[in-house]
Amino acid sequence: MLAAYRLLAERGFEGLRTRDIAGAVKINVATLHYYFPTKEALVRAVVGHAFSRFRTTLVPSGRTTTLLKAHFDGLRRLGREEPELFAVMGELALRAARDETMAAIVRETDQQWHATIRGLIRRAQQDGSIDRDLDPNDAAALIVATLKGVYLLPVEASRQERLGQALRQLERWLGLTKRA
Amino acid sequence: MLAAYRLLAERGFEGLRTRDIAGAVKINVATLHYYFPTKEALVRAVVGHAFSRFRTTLVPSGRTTTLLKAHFDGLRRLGREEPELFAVMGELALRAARDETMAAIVRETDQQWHATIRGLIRRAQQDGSIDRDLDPNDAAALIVATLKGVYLLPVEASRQERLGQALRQLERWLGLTKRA
Amino acid sequence: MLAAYRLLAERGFEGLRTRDIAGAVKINVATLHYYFPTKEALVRAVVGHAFSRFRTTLVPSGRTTTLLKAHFDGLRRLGREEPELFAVMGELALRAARDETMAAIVRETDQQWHATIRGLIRRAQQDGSIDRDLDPNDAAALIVATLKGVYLLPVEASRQERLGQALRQLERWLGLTKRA
Amino acid sequence: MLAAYRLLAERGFEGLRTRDIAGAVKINVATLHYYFPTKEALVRAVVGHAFSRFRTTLVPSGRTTTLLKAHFDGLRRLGREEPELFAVMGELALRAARDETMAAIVRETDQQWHATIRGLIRRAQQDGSIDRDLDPNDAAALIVATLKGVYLLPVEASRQERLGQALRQLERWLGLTKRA
DNA sequence: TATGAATGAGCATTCATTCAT
DNA sequence: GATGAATGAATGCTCATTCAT
Repeated sequence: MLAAYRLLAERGFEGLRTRDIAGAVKINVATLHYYFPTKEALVRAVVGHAFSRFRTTLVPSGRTTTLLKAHFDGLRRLGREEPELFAVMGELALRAARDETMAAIVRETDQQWHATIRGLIRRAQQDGSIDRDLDPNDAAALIVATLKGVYLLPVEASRQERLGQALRQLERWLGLTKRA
Repeated sequence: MLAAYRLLAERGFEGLRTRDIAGAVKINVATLHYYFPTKEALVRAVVGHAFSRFRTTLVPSGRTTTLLKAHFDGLRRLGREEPELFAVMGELALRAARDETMAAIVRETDQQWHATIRGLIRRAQQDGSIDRDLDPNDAAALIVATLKGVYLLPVEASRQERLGQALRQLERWLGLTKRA
Repeated sequence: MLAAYRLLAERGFEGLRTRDIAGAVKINVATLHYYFPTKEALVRAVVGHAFSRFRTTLVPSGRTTTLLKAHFDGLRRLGREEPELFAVMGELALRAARDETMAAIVRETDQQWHATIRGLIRRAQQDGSIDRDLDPNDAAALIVATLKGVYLLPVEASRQERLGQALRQLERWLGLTKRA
Repeated sequence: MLAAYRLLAERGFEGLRTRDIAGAVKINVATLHYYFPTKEALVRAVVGHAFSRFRTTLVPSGRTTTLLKAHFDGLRRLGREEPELFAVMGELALRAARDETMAAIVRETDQQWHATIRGLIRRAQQDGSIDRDLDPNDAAALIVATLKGVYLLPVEASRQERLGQALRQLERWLGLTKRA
């Protein structure tokens, strides 16, 4: 039940109730347990969905040197269209601190994200659109950290504004904007 | 009871039990309620402690142009010596999405953090240690986002490594390292 | 659960425990809460039962001039066969002093009782079995007060005796006995 | 602490808290327990006070044939000036059903009340102000029941009105009013 | 497959009582 | 005498899970 996904985004692990999940799709709690023997199993499914959903956005789907920028744009759009995804990801990232299973998944996704961005930077360096002196590893680490800070820990009101500022500066430093 | 603080760091809001908190300091639950009439009151006290503890680290305590670097170093040390603080801050940041009271506090701290860093950047620009073309606002937004991503959403194992990479790159771009 | 009804009669509001109620019918407390979301809801149901049970006895079921006497006899029987009903009614009457909702219900039942008796007196006056000089309103007020004093505030041991005396005198004054 | 008396009248046994009692006289709960080792002991003291207060009003303080009427008037005044007394008496009368100690006290007071009224009737019969055919025992039982119904189980709003009606009818039947 | 009903374990909170000072 | 602090035993209520149908 991916309604659990929505409720997890809305209320967090604290506040996630099987009865509410069942109620959201108008089935009995017992029926929910028929498909997911335990709450944890349901959460596992939700986690799987969230991460696969997230990883999908990581694959560089554009085609030229602006691939890195395209990645940022993709995230921006995702933040607009699927805000629950980030809410869930934040929830999972935090839980990773207490749950080794979760930690493993988060770690893996993190590395994948890092690798993706590092690859994009390298390609950009090859075709000259990004300074060759930049260490792809370090830059990727910074970018991932920034994106996590920006998307996974929203500060509501100022969110859009700060988000814009942060990404703008990032693109500027990377030389992805005309101004650079 | 600031043992609640430790337990919040360790288990999150999900999993924070008054009985455990009382047990941690070997007092009766009723005694806990003698000091904090309700769990929420206790949490409020914990939140107050966490934020005041955090804000303390924001004040630029150094004296010259390396102030910004000093800030980073301060956080690094804090992350080493008081990891619970960041765990709690992450928990609170996430809860802010669902709790307006919390959101207000988080927002305020966020702005204070932003203002502090912006100020540090401006001073550094005045004495020439940072490029005058840099927009202090945008750069501060990026820095705060990065720090949040790095400290509030740890990725355990790779934490130290990634953290190092991200901060190194940040300092490099800001021209805070010899190499720049 | 109308076992709550029995326990309310037995122990009063003070001493009415959900666990005991559940235990009385050998179900889990959670099961009790499955049917009655809150203790208050359960009490409401009990109150409803008690009052409907009580009102049933108010309707004049006989047919001639001895209707009023029939009413007294009915109460006498009820006091013998369903003593809990009066215990509960007493409890509710007392609670009415502190609970406006309860007060409204008690007030209404009271008025209904008064009206019933007043009607019976009037009919008896029409067919001449009761003195026409008697004010139906005042007499009804006295009768209701007496019945409440007799049935709702029992004095255990002497109960039957005193009850008998009081009712006998009432009937005598009303001219419902041969002797009159 | 006779503040317990007031609180018992106000909130009933259900809702009577030692902390509130102590708070009402601005002393510590522990201090309350210094004087009354247990809540029950305190209640006993309250009961003693209430009954002695009540019995005081039973003694015929007038002097001639209108003694019985004087008794009614006394109660009327008491109901106006000390409504808590009746609230407490009601509470105690109800508790008597569950507490043998209380039952004994209530029973005794009841008998004393009955005896007082019976005596008043007899005297009135001797000086001819009340019909000699009236059975003093039965009449006393009726009167006590009525007074209990009227004073111990108030029906708020209509209280004064119904109370007046009931007492008026009682006096009329007894021949205590001119009209008779 | 689906569900109404049931339950054990637990949770925050309350309350009379105790105790050291 | 008086009190702040402490506590055991409840108390109403919740929740994931189970079970008979």
